Amino acid sequence: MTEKVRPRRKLAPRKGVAAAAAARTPQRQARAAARRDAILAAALDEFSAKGFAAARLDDVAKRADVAKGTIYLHFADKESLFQELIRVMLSPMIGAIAALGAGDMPMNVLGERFIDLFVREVYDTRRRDVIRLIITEGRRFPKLAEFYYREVLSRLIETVRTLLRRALERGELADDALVRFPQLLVAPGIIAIFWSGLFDRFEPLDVRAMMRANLDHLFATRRPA
Amino acid sequence: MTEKVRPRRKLAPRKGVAAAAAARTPQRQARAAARRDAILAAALDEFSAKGFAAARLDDVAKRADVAKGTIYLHFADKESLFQELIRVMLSPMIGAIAALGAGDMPMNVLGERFIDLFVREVYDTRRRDVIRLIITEGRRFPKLAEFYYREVLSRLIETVRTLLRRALERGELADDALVRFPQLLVAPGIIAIFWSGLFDRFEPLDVRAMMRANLDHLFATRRPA
DNA sequence: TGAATATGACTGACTGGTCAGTCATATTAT
DNA sequence: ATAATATGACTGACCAGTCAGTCATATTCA
Repeated sequence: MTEKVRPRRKLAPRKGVAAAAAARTPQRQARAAARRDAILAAALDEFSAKGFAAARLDDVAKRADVAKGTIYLHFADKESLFQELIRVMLSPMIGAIAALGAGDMPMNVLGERFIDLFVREVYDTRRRDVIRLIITEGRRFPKLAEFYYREVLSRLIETVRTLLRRALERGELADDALVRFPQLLVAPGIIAIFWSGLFDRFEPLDVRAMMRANLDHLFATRRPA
Repeated sequence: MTEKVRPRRKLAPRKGVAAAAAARTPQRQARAAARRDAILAAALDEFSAKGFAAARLDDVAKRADVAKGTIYLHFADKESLFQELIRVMLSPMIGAIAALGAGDMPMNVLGERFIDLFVREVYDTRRRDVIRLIITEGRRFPKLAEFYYREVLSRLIETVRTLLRRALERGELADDALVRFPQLLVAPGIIAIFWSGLFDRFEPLDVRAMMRANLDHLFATRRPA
């Protein structure tokens, strides 16, 4: 009987998510939305700095300049806040991914575009912290991992695969390695995200340069000696 | 309040001979060491499963079949236990890295060796969890990150760089990209470690195959089209 | 030899601080 | 006025860390 202790919660506090259902006034609506955003921004700061478990909602509230109770007007609990944060930060990317599949440029140009997109839209952005959070906390939030895989990763991978298959047929690729492992394209980017948080003080790393070096080799048209 | 008299230790009994040498009998010593190991093993399980902050020392004790107080006979506090765990798991690698620089085989062979070493000594091992822990918790334990960088990473990087420079001079490499970014060699391995914990249930990933595909391209001798 | 004594590894109930989540009260927009 | 919002003091579960006490083993001495 190594059972976990029963959680508290005597009644389902069905608020959180749908605080907008009632308020129709522009005034209130705007104010509420602003607060929600402030809370999300503060949450990102706190979760990024301390990790999910060690982050304190009192600190989130303080940072958002809001009372702790207010958080519970917008989010059901700490976990919902965390998951919502990830969702909100990533949803803009979902649409952007589709747009990526449209172009029809040669590989070397597309590669450059890809690096630029990654650095500008992720690495130099708060989304870098979001990616970090998904990877570091994802194991304990299977729902979150699934959401990320379904809504972002799988789509991104499928899009990239399509582009790569086209390139392969055009003879711009030496083999199907990248079609089988599109992960190789972003791998250096992900590594750089973690490196920057851990070892930059000892040995800084130039993401762009590393990603470019990687791409140059991945797109080489000759097999190894 | 019942006044319990403490009859312990009335007078120094001066045993003579080796009183100061302490009663570190082989018997007791062995037993204590076994306990320590059990605690470390349990700690690895718990920290891996829940992360540092959410892991409970009561659970570590239960899993190690030891009372909670016993943990504190071997480690100063939760953080020390964590850091010691990492140290103990990684120290065997410190020596192994030096041995790696000895060989003088051609790149393609060395590459295969590298993959094999990584998969056998890290990926298929509890060390995979240790690497994961360092990367996920490292930010909050700067001391740990520094230890890992100084004792493991920097040495590994330097060793690999030496081998790569040699290969470059031998004309086995197209450019100095790998010398500048040796991280590119392990990047797929690290990615696989995280992928396996997050997305394997949706789309499994063959580490060996991915690392090999990566190496094939990194060691290509011709520049891109 | 073995009874008496000493040792320190081990135990687990307990303490004190922490923090997620609640709710009675106060504030604000309509 | 009054419904919608916001507040922050409060509750109680939780857990790292403590320490008085136990017991198996080692040592001493008759």
